[in-house]
Amino acid sequence: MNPSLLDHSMHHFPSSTYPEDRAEHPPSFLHDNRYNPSTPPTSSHSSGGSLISTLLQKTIESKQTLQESTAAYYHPDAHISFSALTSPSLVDHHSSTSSKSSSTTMEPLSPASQASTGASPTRVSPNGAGLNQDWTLELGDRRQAKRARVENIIRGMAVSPPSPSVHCTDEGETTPTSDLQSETMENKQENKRKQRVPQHQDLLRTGGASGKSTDEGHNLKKQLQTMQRLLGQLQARFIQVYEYQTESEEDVSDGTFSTGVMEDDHQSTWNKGYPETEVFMDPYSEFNNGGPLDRGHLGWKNYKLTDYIHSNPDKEDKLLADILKYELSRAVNSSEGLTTHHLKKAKLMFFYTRYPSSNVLTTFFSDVQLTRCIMSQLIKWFSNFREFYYIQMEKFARQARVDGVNSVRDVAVRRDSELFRALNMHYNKANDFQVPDRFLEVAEITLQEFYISISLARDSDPSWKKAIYKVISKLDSDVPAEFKAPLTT
DNA sequence: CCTTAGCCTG
DNA sequence: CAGGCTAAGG
Repeated sequence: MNPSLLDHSMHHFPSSTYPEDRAEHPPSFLHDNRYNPSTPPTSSHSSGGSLISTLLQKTIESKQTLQESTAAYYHPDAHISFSALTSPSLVDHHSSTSSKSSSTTMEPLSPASQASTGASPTRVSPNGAGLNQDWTLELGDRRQAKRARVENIIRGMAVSPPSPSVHCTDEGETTPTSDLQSETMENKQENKRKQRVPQHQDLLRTGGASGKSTDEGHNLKKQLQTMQRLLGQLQARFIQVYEYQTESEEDVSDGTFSTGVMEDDHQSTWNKGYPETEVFMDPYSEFNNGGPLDRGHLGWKNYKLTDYIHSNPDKEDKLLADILKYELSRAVNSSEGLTTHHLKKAKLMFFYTRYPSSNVLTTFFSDVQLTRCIMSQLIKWFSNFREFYYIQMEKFARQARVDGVNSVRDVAVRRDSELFRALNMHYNKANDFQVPDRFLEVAEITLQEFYISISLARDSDPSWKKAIYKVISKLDSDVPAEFKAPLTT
């Protein structure tokens, strides 16, 4: 080892073996040592389940209806496979998790928040029940046949998942119904960390029938909710189609009704493959906001849809399949999980904290359902952030030595440093965030620590980084309160 | 027993 | 970045 180097380093940087010493005689650039928030026990989040009973209730109704009309086509227990096959993995999930290019400019973290997207949306129309009755009675054989075909579509989708990238089909935080009939047993105290972190994908294997663990129960319930929504969509569609059929002199005069316009990517997806002039309304919005789906709510857009179906009967199945795909996709992509915006936010938070405690994550990501799965994902994110961070540090530290830097005093990190450029590119790609000076300081300390350790040949020890980690973990800052503002997009 | 950090891999 | 896996800690 290099004695002179050792001298230098020992002068300014106490051995990492005694990281606490750093506080005693801190380098000039070490302003303060924030206390290190010790990791608290994982907080188990639980949200009310008032919605569940409604969901289950309606699901049961829907199923009954379904069974009645499909009895001639399927076994009585067809509904089991119906739900069992509906693994979330069949969802046409955003294949854009990796498409970082799409996500670009980040709003400079507007402190002012408009509407929180956090609250789990209650998508069920309270009028759903009444909705079921009429059309069920009115449906003729053809309707039954079509419904049967739809089931086939669903089956097909289940068998060949369009894009099985659903990761966190997390627990519903509510009723672990092992049976549909056992409805609302308000035991929200289930969250006794009994469930393993869902690695999922094994929903198909569980058969969906005999879920033993509460975990499976939750997953099933989640599926149930999704399917319930899908049923609602299908019902809405059928009403449109068949009512138009039955009463040919539909009053399409009420063309003013138009729910939310579908957004960007959804729009294109939705219209893909169909006449350009066709503008389909979001069935989701319609179902939820439109109250009872009476004729008055069937605007001209729907008329065009039914018209299209009639003129292209052979494509109806495809259309319905697309509807289902769209619904599943949007259901999964809805505010239920972490979004790319959350990721950006997390990265920016990394400029302040490399080792965020659980409650920091809880408070700064309060707009998402902090299930264990989500929490694990967040933790994993920061773990990945750290990994990249330290890899860069080691790389540049070694490079510094190669470059002939022979004193730790010459090891610095400034905004024009290559190292900073790399880090900024990673955590602040849009470069629209002012990286705090403190991060520069921490980065410099980290780089120096690596430089010292490598210079002292400590890297021969397999766990030589541990000491560095310990030092750096004490340098976390408080995350500005602005980050608490829920994401608005 | 469950969670998490870290490492490695794709 | 997510998954899988291991070791470590409550």
